[in-house]
This record gives sequence, C-alpha cells and structure tokens, in this order.
Amino acid sequence: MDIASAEGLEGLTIGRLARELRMSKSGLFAHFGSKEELQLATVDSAAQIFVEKVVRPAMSVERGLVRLHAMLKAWISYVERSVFRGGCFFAAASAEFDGRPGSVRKRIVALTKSWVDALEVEVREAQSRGEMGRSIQPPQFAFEVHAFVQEANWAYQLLRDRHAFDRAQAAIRAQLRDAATPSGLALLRRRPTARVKRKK
Amino acid sequence: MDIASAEGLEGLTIGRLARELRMSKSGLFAHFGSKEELQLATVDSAAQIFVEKVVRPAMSVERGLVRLHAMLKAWISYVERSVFRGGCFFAAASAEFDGRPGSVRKRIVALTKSWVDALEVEVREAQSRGEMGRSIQPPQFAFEVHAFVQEANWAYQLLRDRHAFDRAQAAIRAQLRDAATPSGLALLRRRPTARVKRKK
DNA sequence: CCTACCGATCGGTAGG
DNA sequence: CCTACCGATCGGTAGG
Repeated sequence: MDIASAEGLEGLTIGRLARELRMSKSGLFAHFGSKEELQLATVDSAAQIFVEKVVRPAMSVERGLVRLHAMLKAWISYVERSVFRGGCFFAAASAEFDGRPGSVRKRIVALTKSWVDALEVEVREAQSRGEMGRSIQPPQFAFEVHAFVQEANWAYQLLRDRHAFDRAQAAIRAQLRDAATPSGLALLRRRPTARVKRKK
Repeated sequence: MDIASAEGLEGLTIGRLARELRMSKSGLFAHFGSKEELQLATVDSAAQIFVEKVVRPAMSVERGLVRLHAMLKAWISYVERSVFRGGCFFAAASAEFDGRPGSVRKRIVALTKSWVDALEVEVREAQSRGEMGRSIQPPQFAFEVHAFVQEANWAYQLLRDRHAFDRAQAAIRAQLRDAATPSGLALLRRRPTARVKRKK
C-alpha cells in the first residue's frame, strides 16, 4: 500500500515487492497468481484500513450532523497523518486508474462511491432529524465537502502546504454551519470538536 | 499530452510514442535527449494549451469579480470538454509526480501554483474594487473554488458523473454570491453568464 | 517457497 | 532521420 500510494499501483511491481520482502519473484507471484490480483488485494487492504481509521470511529458517535462532522474530521486527520507514504491511497489510485478499464478500476469506483454515498446518507439523516435545512441537496453537499478533503490532500502532497488541512477544516465548518438549522447549530457547538493542537 | 493525461507521464514511453508517430525509437529520442526532457516538453505544451484555452479568454473581461468568475467558468468548460483524453492534464500529472522528486515535479508545482496564485490575485482585485467583502481571505477562497473544479474532474473521470460540472458550477456561484458585496452582486447579475446548453 | 528461464519492452547508445 | 544493439526489468511459466 505504501509503494502503491507513492509510486502507483503499476509501479508496485512483483519484482520490486519481492526484493523488499526478501523473497523470490516467483515465490511472491504464487500468492497472487497475476499482477491484477496483487493490485486488487492491495486496494482491498487499503479499503480495510480506511474503514478502520475513518469509518468505524465515526460510527460510534450519534447519527446526523454530529456523525457527518465526525466522518469528515476523521477523514482529514487520516489524510494529514499520512497513513500511507503517498497520502490518500484512493486519491492516487483514482487518478491512475480512471482511464484504464478493468476490474481494478471497478473496485476503486465501487469503494470511493460507497464513501460518497455514506456522506449523502448522513446528510439525509441530519435533515430528517431537523438538524440540517430541507433545502440542502445531499449530493451537492457531499460533492462540496468531499472536494475540500481531496483538495487538502492535493495541496499537501504536491505543494507541501501544511495549511491545507486547516483550510479544509474551516471550509467544512462553514458549510456545516450554513446548512444547519438552529437545533443543528446547537449540536455543533455542544462538542467543541476536540481540536488537535498544532504548532504554528 | 493525450497519452500522458490518460496513461501517465511514465506511461508515455519513447517506444510507444515512436510507434504512434511511425518513427523509429532512436529518431524520436534524438529530439529530446532523455525521457525526462520528453516529459518536461509535454508538461510545457500542456501549460501552453491551458493558457490558450483558459487563461487568455478570461483576461479579455474586466478585472475583479467578473474576471474571477470567467476564469472559473473557462476552467470548468475546459475540463468538461475533455481537451485531453484523460481529463485535466495537471490533475493527472500532480497525482503521478507528487511523490517523485526531480525537475518534472518542480515544473508541475510551479505551473499549478501560478494558477492558484492567479485566482488569489483576482480575489484581492475584487476586494480592492469593493466587489468582494474585506473579510474574505484570498487563499481560503481560492482553496475552496479550486477544490470544486478538481472534484468535478475527479467525479467525471472516475465515476463518469456528468452532473459533476453542474455541481461545481453551482458551488462556485454560491461561493461567489456569499462573498460578494451588493455592488459585486449587481455585477454577477449583469451578465447572465452565457450558459452552455446541455441536454438532460 | 525456490532456480532458471521466456518474450516483450524499457531508456539509452553506437554508428551511420 | 535510420538499423542494430546494450543491460535491466517487466509479467509470467516450467519444473521442482
């Protein structure tokens, strides 16, 4: 996953991986049967870690606006901590495979889509609880907050801009505040959203 | 540029390019001297086309809020028209080279940074003309609108979501409206921002 | 899990 | 601009 996030899923060659693991090429190869299967296994492992580090923690807080915010904060934190060497695994994999047909692309599509869907579902939940306005369109809202986190990953990985995470955080807060009903606003203020200390 | 935007700047091999151009490998090679020089030449060509298709058209409209909006509309249109096979050349190149040191990465950084800077400069111009509020922070504003266009490219290239461009457009309009002063708002309404017809 | 090998392709060079 | 070639590496296989 580290190699793939930094050098790409194509750059994750069987020979290189075997060398790093001090195995023979054919010994490693036998575990997967083809390069495509190695790539699929890598994508699946990355998805599992995403669930562990981002999805699961957010599932422990109450549903609606609070959970939506928790999902986005956990995601930003996961990108900021650089869980993988090359930053967000799926951002790298998306860009690499968006133009290549096949099962690897399909897997990446399914997984990233399920994350966007989860954001939309939580917007709807917040609306039905009266925490977000009825005029908010869930796909539009998910598009915008998803954009902020991906942009932070881009700005940090390419421009090495450490402020990117604060910008994404600020943009998301503003978006949530604008969309919240008075009772939703009260919920957002209730938890001071346990800020991580960061030196200037 | 088409090959690089779809298969990556590493996937743009000298052998493949020579075959497509019906030249010998060494004949083509002699024009560049190294693969890195071929990559740099490709990045520079893509930058030239970005200037032609996005930057220059926007430079012909009045400065400030109107030009800022024109820059963003031209950019979305350029991404939507898929000027290159793989979508936005710099989005693909960024993701591929963000983890690889060298002159190609440096060139990509310089060029994408100059575009973000141009957006910030126009926010400041709009502020000094009294078209955008003084409380708007130019880097934050540029971060957010830049995010929307990159997200549209991502959603279209990976998820084949045609609505992505409308979502980016809507998000940008809302952001501009929120940041505009009354006189800025009047400017935004003055031009009905010549919408491209699109069938449902 | 290994050694030994396959044909294809990589970036690059020699020499014309 | 070309042919002919270099060593390295690719995904994958044969056979153990």
